[in-house]
Amino acid sequence: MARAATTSDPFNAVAEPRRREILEYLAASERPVEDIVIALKLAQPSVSKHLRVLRDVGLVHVRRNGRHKLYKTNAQALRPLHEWTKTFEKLWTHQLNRIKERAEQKELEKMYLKKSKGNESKENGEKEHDDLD
Amino acid sequence: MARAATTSDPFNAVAEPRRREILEYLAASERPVEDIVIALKLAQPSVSKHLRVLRDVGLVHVRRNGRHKLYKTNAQALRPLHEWTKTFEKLWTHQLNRIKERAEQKELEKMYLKKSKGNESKENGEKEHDDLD
DNA sequence: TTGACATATTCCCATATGGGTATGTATTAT
DNA sequence: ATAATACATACCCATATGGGAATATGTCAA
Repeated sequence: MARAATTSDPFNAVAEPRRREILEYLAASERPVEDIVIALKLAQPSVSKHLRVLRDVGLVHVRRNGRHKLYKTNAQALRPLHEWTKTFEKLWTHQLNRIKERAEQKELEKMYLKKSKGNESKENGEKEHDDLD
Repeated sequence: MARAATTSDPFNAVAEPRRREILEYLAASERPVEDIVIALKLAQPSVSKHLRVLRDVGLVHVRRNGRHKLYKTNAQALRPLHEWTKTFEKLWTHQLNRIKERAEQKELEKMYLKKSKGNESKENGEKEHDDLD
């Protein structure tokens, strides 16, 4: 297969850096395609294609104004993303706390043990972590 | 070109549904690859490849334990994503307010005007919006 | 109607995947 | 050392893009 269609969900839609830029640009106020082309220095067809994707997932709204089409980001469509990441919020504060604790513990070790040479690299009865293969 | 390498940033990494599931699964506690394979019903090579991507962007940490490798999600790497979506938070509350206001206004119209037949579909001196082509 | 202007689509092409299968590598058990 | 276990990679293949160029579509002006 390959990756799921970009059109299907906001996660895929914002995976593209340019599309994130477009969303940021259109967050302030509605703008015609032309403005995006100029502001982000992209080719017009490119912008149109990105806008198409963003529209399909509801991340932008369009309104016709004469020959122009005014786009603006529909922030609400980003809420699922925000909520999802929020799920991990407490997790990362926990992890930060553990790091803090570990740092404090090391601090204590330094202060009280003053010198322990054979550290044996065992911190929890477990072996090393991260970056191994 | 095509899309930027998935390996480059967390936005791309979480664009994959399976990878999000893996992150969710590994949020609670560290688990060996095998468990992920079983829990998410994916082929082992598939899981390894997804984990590889997640590792490259720092979304998971690994630790070797005997023949197993214990993975766990590193929530901190999700903060950029959370922060980015947060940028739009006020925007969507604004939009919600506007919707609310509009609803209230309609409510008023219903109550006071009681009956206006030729609504002319003009709400703001502007034309229609959304879903046009 | 014809022409200019603003966007959207279509084509073609190079590249990044993701899945499946087979194979390589590390680590423990016998 | 050899086999088994647990992962990681390499390969091959089908598909989803994204960019660039050319073309189609829609709207307003003369």
